[in-house]
Amino acid sequence: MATISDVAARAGVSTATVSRALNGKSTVDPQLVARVLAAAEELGYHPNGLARNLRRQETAVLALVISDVANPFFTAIARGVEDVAQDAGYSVVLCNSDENPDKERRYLDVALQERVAGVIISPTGPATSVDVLTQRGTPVVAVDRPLTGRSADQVLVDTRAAAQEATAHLLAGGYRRVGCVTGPEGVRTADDRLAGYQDALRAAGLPRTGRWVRRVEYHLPSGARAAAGDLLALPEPPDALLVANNPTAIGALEALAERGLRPGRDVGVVAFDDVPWATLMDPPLSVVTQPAYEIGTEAARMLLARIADGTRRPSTRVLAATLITRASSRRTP
Amino acid sequence: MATISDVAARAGVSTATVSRALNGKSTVDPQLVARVLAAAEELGYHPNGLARNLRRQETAVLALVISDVANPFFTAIARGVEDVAQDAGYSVVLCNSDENPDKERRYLDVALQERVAGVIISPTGPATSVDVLTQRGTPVVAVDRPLTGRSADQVLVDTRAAAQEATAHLLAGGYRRVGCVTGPEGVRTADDRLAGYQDALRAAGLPRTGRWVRRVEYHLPSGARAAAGDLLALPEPPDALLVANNPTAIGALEALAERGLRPGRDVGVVAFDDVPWATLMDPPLSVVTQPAYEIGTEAARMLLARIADGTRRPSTRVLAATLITRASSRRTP
DNA sequence: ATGAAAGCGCTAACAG
DNA sequence: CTGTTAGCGCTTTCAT
Repeated sequence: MATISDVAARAGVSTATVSRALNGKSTVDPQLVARVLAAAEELGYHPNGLARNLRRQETAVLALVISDVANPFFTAIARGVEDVAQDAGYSVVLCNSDENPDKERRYLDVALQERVAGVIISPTGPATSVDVLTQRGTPVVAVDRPLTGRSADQVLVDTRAAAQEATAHLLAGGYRRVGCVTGPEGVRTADDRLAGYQDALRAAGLPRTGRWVRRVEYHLPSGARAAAGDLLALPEPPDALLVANNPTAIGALEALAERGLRPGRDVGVVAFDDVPWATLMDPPLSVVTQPAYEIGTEAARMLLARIADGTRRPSTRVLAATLITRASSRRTP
Repeated sequence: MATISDVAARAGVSTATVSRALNGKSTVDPQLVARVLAAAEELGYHPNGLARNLRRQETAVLALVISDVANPFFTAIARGVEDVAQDAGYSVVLCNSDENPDKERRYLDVALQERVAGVIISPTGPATSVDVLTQRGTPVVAVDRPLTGRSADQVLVDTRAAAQEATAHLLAGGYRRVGCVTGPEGVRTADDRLAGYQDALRAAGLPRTGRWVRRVEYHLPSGARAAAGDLLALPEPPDALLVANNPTAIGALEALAERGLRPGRDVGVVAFDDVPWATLMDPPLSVVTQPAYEIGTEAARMLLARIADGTRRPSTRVLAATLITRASSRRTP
């Protein structure tokens, strides 16, 4: 592979001049610039990013570590991050931690070793290993889930309020035994959505028994399917369900279908995260929609700001979620 | 940030010894190893991957360039790639070209500059810029879509046959005016699925008029929605639709819903790519399912093999797709 | 405006 | 078994 000295030799100049010409730095004789450009072209020269970054002690790549590539919520965030990063001349590499702290740790190590300029992460849990980054001074911003106990840049969503609203909506629709399928303990969104659910029960003067509450893995429908089935097999089963994210909603809906139960008419359902196919279901699915794309753009902007100025105070941005009611949460379809 | 010489100084040895101790290379006195490890630990030392890679002239990261992160088919491939890569000690970074040749080109440039060990790509089209990679000797394997005119490693799916089978199935079910919504010209899967559709028409002795054929963008439902609406507004509209991928299927189904048309009963529908929610729709969606995860694992294995041995002959692996019939392609729901 | 030379942090000969 | 030394390819003073 052609190196900078090959180009220099061919253009009959020094490597310093090639470097300057190629980077548009300082003033170089236009004639030389032309010669350098020609030589580079002829040789099919591609600068070695490793060497450049090593020398410059910086990289123009951001790492985005998300907990589930298959979840549309996270891919929407990814597109937001990407759009902002691209405009600022950064590339973003996506890493899929799969809700697995070990994988997360591995990717953060890689990010550190490759000296990325910054990372945006949805921490798998409180046992996250982001500290290796912050200790070394790599800028980090958390999305979706906070970095508990650390002061850090974050972009979150007020999903507790949204969960309360959704639950209240079910209650208002005449459902009396509202259940909740949420994510693992320690995952903040799972805990918050459960808390919001309980807030609504309390506000309605209902007992906050945990009878109709189940915790499952966030990233696969199968657990939620089993849990929902479990709930529905109870002597006194719930007549409505608040489900905490999209993959688990699929599982819960499968459980209903298995038993010939119709969302809305038989069991009210509201799930977190809107998806294009929510309206294609039978009946259309009521959802709490989060501004995923904006989470991404906002997080990227925050990260770039911190990269530019490491001394700025950590800030937390909390966005709102919106309840969209469709037939799955109405008794009369 | 602590460097290898800091560690060396602290352990009272040379940098070479530190390097050897940390990499488990050659034989180092166990006592020294212990001292080095301790020093590294105390300093919170993380090797600089840039320097290491620059020196070694190799990187343990693979790039996966997919054309649409929001499409479950591609994320399933990603998980396949990741699982195999991880086992072999490689990390994989995901790049989203968004069906956009410019973005694709930018990411391939980055991959080249960062000297990744290899790349797996679903080319946006025939005008792909993968040649910059192959010219420089970076191993590449194509997935989903072939690298036309080049001999390269590839993992493809025989979707033409599958499209024919799906169309024949619709015809056999009594649908007479089968239409087709496919992707852009030049995208091989789009062309192949259209060809398979036409194969079936011909086999049935039907005229292969293009009247009921529409080409749309692959990655957004909106175009397909408009196109399907267009088709359905024809004086003699199609009574069935073969839709070439998942995002476009969403659009097509939206168009039907808009018009109060019921899949199956009013318009037969078969779409490419199975998704967890296909069975939750009303009625359940008939699909052609592709072995996406296996595409990923197979591609990763091929790439690793080529990285290990650059001289091996390019090979093409073609996997089969399977038709799964559900109610959306049956007249009587 | 251009070139010579140093050095980013690491690994791999080569000696000893 | 360990240390010395020479770069990997690039950018950036410092001279000229």
